[in-house]
Amino acid sequence: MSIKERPKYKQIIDAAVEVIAENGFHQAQVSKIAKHAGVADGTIYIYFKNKEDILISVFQEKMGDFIRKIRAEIEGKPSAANKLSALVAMHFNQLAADQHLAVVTQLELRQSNKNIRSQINETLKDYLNIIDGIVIEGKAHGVFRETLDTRLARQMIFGTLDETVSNWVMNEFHFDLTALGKPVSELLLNGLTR
Amino acid sequence: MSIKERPKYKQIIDAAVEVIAENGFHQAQVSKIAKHAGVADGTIYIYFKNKEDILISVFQEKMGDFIRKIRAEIEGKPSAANKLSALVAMHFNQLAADQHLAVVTQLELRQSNKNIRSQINETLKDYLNIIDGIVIEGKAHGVFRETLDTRLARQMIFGTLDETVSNWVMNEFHFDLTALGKPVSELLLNGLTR
Amino acid sequence: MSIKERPKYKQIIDAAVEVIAENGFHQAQVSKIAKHAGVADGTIYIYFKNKEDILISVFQEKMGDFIRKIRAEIEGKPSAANKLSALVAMHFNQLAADQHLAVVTQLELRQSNKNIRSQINETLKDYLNIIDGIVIEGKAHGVFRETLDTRLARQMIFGTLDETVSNWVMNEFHFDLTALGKPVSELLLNGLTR
Amino acid sequence: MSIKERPKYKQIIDAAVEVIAENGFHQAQVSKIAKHAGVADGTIYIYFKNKEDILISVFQEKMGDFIRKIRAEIEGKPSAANKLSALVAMHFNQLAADQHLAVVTQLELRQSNKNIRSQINETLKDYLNIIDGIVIEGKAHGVFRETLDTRLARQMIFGTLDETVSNWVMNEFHFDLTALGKPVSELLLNGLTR
DNA sequence: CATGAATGAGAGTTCATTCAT
DNA sequence: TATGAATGAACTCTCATTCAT
Repeated sequence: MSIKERPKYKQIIDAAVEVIAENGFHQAQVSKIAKHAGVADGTIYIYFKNKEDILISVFQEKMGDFIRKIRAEIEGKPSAANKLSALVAMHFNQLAADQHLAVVTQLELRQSNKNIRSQINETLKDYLNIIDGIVIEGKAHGVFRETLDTRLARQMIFGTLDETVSNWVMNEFHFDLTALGKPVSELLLNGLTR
Repeated sequence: MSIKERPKYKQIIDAAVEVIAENGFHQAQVSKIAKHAGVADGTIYIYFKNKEDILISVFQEKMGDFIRKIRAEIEGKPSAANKLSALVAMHFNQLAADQHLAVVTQLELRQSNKNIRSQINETLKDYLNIIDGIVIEGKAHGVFRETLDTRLARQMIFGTLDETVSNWVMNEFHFDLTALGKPVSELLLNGLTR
Repeated sequence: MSIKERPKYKQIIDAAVEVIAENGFHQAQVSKIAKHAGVADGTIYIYFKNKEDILISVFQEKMGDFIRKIRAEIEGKPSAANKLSALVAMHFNQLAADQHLAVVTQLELRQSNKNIRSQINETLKDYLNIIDGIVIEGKAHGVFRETLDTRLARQMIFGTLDETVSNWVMNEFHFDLTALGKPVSELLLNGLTR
Repeated sequence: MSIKERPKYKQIIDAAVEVIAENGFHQAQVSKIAKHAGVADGTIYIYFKNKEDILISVFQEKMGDFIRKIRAEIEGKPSAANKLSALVAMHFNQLAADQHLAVVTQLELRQSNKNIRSQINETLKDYLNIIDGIVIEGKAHGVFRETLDTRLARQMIFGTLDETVSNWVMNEFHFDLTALGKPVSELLLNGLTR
């Protein structure tokens, strides 16, 4: 059995998310994560190379799920517009359903150093590629303007979603993120369609 | 003469920007900033309460300039659309003209702890208010859709700009940020106008 | 096994006494104590909350022994006068037998800050209570004058002992402290008895 | 005019006593004393060699007065017993009349380093000599026991007074120190007389 | 004489990582 | 595999003292 499939691997990942969400990035010591996961400090180092590796793995594991679900959802959608709406909805819904994860990815993990963040960006590329795919498809099928620069469009889409979720987290969840799916989709589509 | 007007105050602020840009947030020790500014370590503490205070002041001073220039530029513009275009152009141009500052505000200062970031967000509000003002004016004058949610529109605008600059910084300035002013303005206006 | 029973706990306490005695309170750095104890700097902080905690613990541990031995010695003595003589003798003998400890308690630890000294005074109360007990017993059994104010008597007894030991330490041990047991007892008893 | 007679000299001495009494020894920075005395930091160093010199001078100046008054008071007294009673009364009365001074000499100045304290002890010798004189006179005139060891007697007298005042200070002046003059004199005389 | 801005040495504490058991 | 005691490098901040004005 691969090390990533053994129960303690996931225990540690989940403990890391909770500890970071509850204590903040700078107060998430390895020993605290270990205690939360119910293992000894040293055990962490059987499953992870070092602390950076835990944080990167947290993002990869959670982002993997996140992307998988979005991909599954948009797969059968008939048009780029439908796909974009589905992506926006899933983006908001998934984070609304797991506030701890939202805090960790939107606020805490961004306090990490260059190295971790560059690994995180690497992982994020899969998601940005999905967005790019939708934009390209939209342009090809004549739904979006042909003159649209794909990268700019993607930056607008991702930037808007990310800024919205960050606002929601920093406002301590005091508004209904899920409800924003529809208006944000419409706003973005308005900017993209011909 | 107020302490903020004495020459060493600005020397230290500028030294901090350079040291952080060149070494990264976590490698920007007070002693390094002092040496770069040409003062003794202890002198730092005549001008700043502590290290946090330096970092917050860096953001406030630089953001103050940033906002002042944008405000001056958009003041006379005839329509909300013109104002938005000017804001986008100024946002990109100012950061393109000072890559150190761009690195510090887009990457490094975001690694700071909760307290510093909440002070930074406070400072940022002035800028978000300018954007809100443009959106409200646009809606009032019938240039933007009346149904537009101001907060969502602001999130789209700021999110797009921020994501674009971050991309530029993380790509190590390998594309021409200034040149993106026009297409980004158009993209955003397309999403906002009726 | 409780942390106070593990060998390194006592090693560090003893190292602290020696380092303070040899270098003085203000030159007793944590790293010096650690090196003297044969442990790493960080190990100190497994056993003690901070530097203050080391100093307070030094006093408590050593004073604990000090008091325990005196209590055992005077327990079986038939009269308050005998008890007082035994206490004086033990007080002098114990400190004469451990000059390092005498320096630390009489001179160095008194340079500590308010917080440490108030903790030290707390610990000292056990000893003052023993003295009070002897005075009370002496008055009850008609050996000491009934009109004696217990607190004043205790202040005379403890003040005399403390001043004598301090003199001995400050004269760099150039007279025989043990030999003073008898005359000091007699002097005090002369002042207390009817 | 000698430097010690110029007004700022005494201003600084008095400021030091107040600052130490109110803030504690470790919080009595030179700059705080300067501000309290209404002079610039640098001015301190015109009147005193360094910080140690201030502290030693505080003790010398105040102790000088203290001793002068006691000496004047006991001069005319007919017997050693009267002299001792007068000394005890004056010791308590003077400190009771100046709580700041009491705090500084009994608690705060004792936190100073070896060097300062050895200078303080030097100054104190004048006072101990007065006590010795009384003891010697008492023995010569047959009022005190001839077998009395002068040094021990002095240690008992000074130790008792010092411990009593320290208790008073540490109990935050909650009992009437002046009232203790009579019982303490009697207690001591009881121990000394034949 | 007086000022006060500037200096710079010095130490307590944290925590990721290791390794003997 | 799992443990957890032990390690030790690294950095902010204070404050007595100086000296140009």
